[in-house]
Amino acid sequence: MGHRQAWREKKCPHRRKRRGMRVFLRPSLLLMLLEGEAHGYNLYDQLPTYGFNCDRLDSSLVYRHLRDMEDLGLIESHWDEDSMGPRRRVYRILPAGIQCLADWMDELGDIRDQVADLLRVYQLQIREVEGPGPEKGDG
Amino acid sequence: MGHRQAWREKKCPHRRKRRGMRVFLRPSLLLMLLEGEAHGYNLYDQLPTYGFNCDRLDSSLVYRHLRDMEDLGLIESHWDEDSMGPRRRVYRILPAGIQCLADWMDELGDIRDQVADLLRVYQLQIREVEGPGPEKGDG
DNA sequence: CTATACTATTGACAAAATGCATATAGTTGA
DNA sequence: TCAACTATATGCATTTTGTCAATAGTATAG
Repeated sequence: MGHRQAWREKKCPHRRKRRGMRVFLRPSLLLMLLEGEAHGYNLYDQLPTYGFNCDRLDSSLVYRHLRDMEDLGLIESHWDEDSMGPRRRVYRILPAGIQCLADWMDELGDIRDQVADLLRVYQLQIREVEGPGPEKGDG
Repeated sequence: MGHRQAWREKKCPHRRKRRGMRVFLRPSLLLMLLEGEAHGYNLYDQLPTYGFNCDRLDSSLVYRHLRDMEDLGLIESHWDEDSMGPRRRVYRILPAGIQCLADWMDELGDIRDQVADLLRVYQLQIREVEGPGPEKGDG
């Protein structure tokens, strides 16, 4: 339970709060809904299998994105009264959501290429900076 | 070439304003500085070669990120009085910045993998959703 | 019955990042 | 002088995210 602020202790001045992955949250949610209906908590639970670290991601974020996407007409929801425990809002992807997901995946392809370029340039540069020789301090 | 602009014209309600490329702005700037000293406007000019679309990116963002990174001790700057025109603030990467860049590149590797996974899952799923065969009127 | 924990969703407010406009200023050309 | 281009910086509104807390049903321990 106390895992929520563990990263605060680490002294990474340049990594203020660690943003980033959020860009992929909506595509991931939509992709999960493409596989089948699900409710928010369920989707939140599955996020780690999509590369997210839930230690850094409050579940309220997931619910918010779901409501927003519903407002945009990408997904729809209904209450599942049959299940036990608190009521679940079950989401289903809509045709507009499928189209939107396609667009996002297109962009994700560009992003992957851009990241690959960055990594490539970095690998080339870092060798020049750190010196051409294989001699480096003890590992 | 122009496959990713014209977003303003298209009515994409789900794409309100920005995209996530900002996540890569700091790593890109740091990487450019790894190649050598440069001033803000210069770096801003080079962004397209790093996959950024400057139509969507105000130069003030670049200056702001540079100042922030200087505050963090990742880079340092000095005024170049010798150059023509308005004064330039020339930036240079510092050891802390090189270390930080290494960390970010590490994360970028993870991001690349995550994006690749997303694209892979999508490709598998979309076939099921759109039908297994090219010939299928209804299901 | 009460306290606690877990599931599940929502809302409020603060903090951070960004968009957009604008201020300042030197240089060049008309 | 005016306009255009280079160059940097700031202010304000908007958008997005972080963090907390509220609400609620079920199950379990005491």
